[in-house]
Amino acid sequence: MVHAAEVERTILHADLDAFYASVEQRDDPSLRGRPVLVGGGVITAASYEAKARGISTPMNQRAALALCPDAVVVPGRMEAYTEASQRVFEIFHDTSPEVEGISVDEAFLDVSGLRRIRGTGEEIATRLRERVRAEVGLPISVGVATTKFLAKVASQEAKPNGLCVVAPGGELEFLHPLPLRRLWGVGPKTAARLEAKGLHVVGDVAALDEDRLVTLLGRAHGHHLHALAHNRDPRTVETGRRRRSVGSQRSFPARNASRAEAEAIVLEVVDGVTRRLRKADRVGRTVVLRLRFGDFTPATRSRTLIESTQATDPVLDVAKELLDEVWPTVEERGLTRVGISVTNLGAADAIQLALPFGTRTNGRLDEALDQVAERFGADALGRTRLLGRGTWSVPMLPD
DNA sequence: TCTGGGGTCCTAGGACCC
DNA sequence: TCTGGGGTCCTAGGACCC
Repeated sequence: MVHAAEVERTILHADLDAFYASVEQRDDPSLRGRPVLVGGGVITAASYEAKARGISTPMNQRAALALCPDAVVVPGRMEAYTEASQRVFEIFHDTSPEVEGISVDEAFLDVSGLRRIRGTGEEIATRLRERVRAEVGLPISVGVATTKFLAKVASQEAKPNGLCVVAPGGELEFLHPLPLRRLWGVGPKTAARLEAKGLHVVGDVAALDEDRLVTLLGRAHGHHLHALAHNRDPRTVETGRRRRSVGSQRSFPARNASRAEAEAIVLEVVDGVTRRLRKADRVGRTVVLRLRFGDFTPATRSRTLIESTQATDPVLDVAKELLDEVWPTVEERGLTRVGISVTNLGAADAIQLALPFGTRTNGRLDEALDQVAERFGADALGRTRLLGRGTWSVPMLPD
């Protein structure tokens, strides 16, 4: 018997280069070869010509133009990017049945089972890049390796517009000389902590005792990085991933937004978010108010509803309550950003009823079930399942 | 680096249940 | 009435990713 872990996999990580800026250069030939900045006020994407001049994102437009005065600034065209993304993903799905989208411009493809009909990982990746170039007109980099993590590292190495294949057996030789930041999950904070201990490349982390790493970074993070540094990554390419939250936020140009401005934004984003929930046929149970104070420190306030919803009004009511509650703090500290997100998502075709937190089942289970019967009718009791403690789920009968 | 807007996952304490 | 271990859910914050 062969265990899954023993089967060698071939994973592709495909990543469009400077996606938004490349779409602009594709659609306007006068932009090709020139530094292009997408955005306004704040730059959200930059072409490779601009990145070579030291521009990163997000960056203030004024600062970016100071670095690169001959750059062309263009406003974003989301519809064009969405359309390009869809066409690229069609090619992904045409390449392998196992595609896991990470964002608009990035995906993992498992091509392990395709060797006999479509060739090696390298051959498949080469054809994929040619097709994206020919059919959508965009440059794309692809990494090929035996794990998701390493495929992603390889695609970063391949950029811009390249292919990087890590041969089985050569993984650690490839990985260990790379800087720490290439480890997926090492950002500025973690890198600073590790560098303070004299660690600079992935090999330094690999040489470290796992327990030391756990002490340094916490349980999950420590184990995770130790495994990645040894190229141990059992994660598979998951085709059926569902979004776990839907949200929207806005920043205020001025450092101190008024209550009226905050409420106007809350109204607008609640409308947009619930509209997206309805369109996706999903319901959510927890409303999170996201804020950033005047000193740019972020904060959240959240409340979990009794019943999941996708309707505007219940979400808006809770958002306003949360805004009320946090407002005294805002008056002290100022406000530079506000938004909401809805989490605890479920499918809209099941009714989920959560009993108020703290409801004791001891002696009150009957009461809880009475609530279910009252809301959904006596026949609903037969369809009631206990999910977590205090949460009953009543699937609707098909009509 | 005077800092967008969309997300993900983890941690930790309090409250509560069995 | 007291004690206790194992576990879930809620809330808030933090780090990270594109």
